[in-house]
Amino acid sequence: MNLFAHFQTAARNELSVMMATGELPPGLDLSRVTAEPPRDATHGDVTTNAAMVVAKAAAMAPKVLAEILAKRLARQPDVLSADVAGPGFINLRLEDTFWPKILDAILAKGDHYGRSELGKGIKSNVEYVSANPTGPLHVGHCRGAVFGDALAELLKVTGYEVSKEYYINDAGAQVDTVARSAFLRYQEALGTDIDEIPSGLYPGEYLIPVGQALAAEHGKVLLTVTEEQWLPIVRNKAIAMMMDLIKNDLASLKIHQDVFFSEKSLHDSGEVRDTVADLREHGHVFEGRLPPPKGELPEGWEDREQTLFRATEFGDDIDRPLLKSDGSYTYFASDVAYTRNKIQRGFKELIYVLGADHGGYVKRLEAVASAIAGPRKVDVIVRLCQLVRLFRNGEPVRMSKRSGEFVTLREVVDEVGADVVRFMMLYRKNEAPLDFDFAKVTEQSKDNAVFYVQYAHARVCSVLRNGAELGRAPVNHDFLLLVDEAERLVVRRLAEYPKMLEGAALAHEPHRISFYLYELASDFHSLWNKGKESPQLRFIVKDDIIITDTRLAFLRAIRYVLSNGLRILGVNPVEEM
RNA sequence: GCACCCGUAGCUCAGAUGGAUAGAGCGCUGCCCUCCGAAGGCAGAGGCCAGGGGUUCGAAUCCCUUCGGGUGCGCCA
Repeated sequence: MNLFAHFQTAARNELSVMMATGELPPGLDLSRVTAEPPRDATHGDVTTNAAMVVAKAAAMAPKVLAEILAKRLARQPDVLSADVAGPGFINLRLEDTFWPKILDAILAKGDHYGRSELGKGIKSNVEYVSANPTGPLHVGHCRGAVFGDALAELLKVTGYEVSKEYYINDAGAQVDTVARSAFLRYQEALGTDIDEIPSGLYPGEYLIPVGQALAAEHGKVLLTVTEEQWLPIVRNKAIAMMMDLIKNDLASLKIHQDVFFSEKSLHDSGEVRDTVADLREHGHVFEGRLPPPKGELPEGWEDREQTLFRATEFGDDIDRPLLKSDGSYTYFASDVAYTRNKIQRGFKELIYVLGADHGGYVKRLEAVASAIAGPRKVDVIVRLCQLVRLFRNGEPVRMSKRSGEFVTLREVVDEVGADVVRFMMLYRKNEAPLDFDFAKVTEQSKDNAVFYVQYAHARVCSVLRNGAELGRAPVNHDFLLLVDEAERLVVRRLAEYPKMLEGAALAHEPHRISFYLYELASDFHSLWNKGKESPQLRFIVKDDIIITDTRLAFLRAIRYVLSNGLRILGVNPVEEM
């Protein structure tokens, strides 16, 4: 039960009735009417802006309308009182008998508490990571990987039908370079002294096993054929092994995507060709010249006519080339084909999780989707993740990509654990830069948000264990006994959970879950410590069976919310620290 | 030159799609364990929401503009 959704509907219904009876003019826009938790708990339990947002169109003073509406809302079930405050807020105070219903609902729904049908089964495609298959993932990939994964999970629990996808760039020049690099490792495996890896090729040792595998499979045969002949063989092997490497890296972060989509397959199937033909048919393609970029001219710029997608017609800054000067398709062309493929598979929402350095892509992705989708409506949602700055005891960790000395994703996960990495990557808004300090994230103190939330969960579990040892079980309970303000604060927080999830899903901001969990943990720790001063507030109260059982049931509800939230983030809730 | 992102307490950051007196953590000051896990909690100090205009009942939030920081800008992927 989402009480805010409930009272939002109630307020809208009352306004509709008033329109029907002529108390209000007909046809008022009620879409901006909301019901929310009040900023200040002393204001009540639920607050609505209903009177303020329709007052103008109704030609009434907000406070006057608020008074009338408040009287009507006060008659709603579970409402104790409805007061007008400030410029026209209506603050609802709920009956004491209402809160037990929330807790009962949480216990009844358990692992499913918070789920909703918000997405109405809309098919949503979430593409993330999509790193080139040229080597293992490094820390830079971490954030987008975790963000995309958590976002996908969030959308799932809020009623979207989600496909998690990875686009493999296995068609361009880069994978040929990987193949040539692997070929050297192949020669090396056969005993040739390869000396240093020439610049321009990948020096990484992760290609050594590829060379060995090729040697084992093909012996010396590949040495006797032309590059034209060995390249595809070596390339296929290298890509397959790099993808295995990458999938293992992702698995270490508990990421398992549904679809790994090959760019090459789009060429092989003719979809790239067909896509360009489609665009041409709809008049979105033309032969023309691009103006040179302002500022510094790129190396080797030559003004020439080329085949362009009319992206500017769809809001992009510049038209985009589909063919290279040698007549082959650009990366962009296969990207368009992939978009078309997604739309043909029925996705209504295309979500892209990209690094912040890809900010320039947003407009073209939107342009492509609207050109391909035509009258069908497809939403393009791009989320950019800012970079992660690594620190070790406050000192920045230096990385140089040129020398191949980058910190891999695997190293980070192995050192601090997947749960810590996942939580920390989500403890910032995606477009804000993030500092990741190896020392801090493993610290066992409240400075460390992961720990703080986990600690709350562990404490809950601890009391539940103690209760069980005493032979108590949260079966017979009377939630009306939970009257202390600290308890009510926690209950209210639990009640906010479904609304928070919906808001996070609509805004595509999984970090809201982390912050919510931190707040819930804080409310809980606070309640816990209150039990130190007032023994009657402890969860287990000797000689009072009913209050003990009630609080154990309460703890169970808290535990569900903590663990449900953590699970969406992909963090395992721990029972003991 | 153009486009996008960011600018909130000394520091690191939230701010639920425009709501009431802008919130946390760190740091600082002072408190709380015979007792369910003190690996915690309570209280205090700390703000021109970068600056300036605008929109309206109401702006950190939306629009314009200036300043400051980041990213990107044909035939690479």
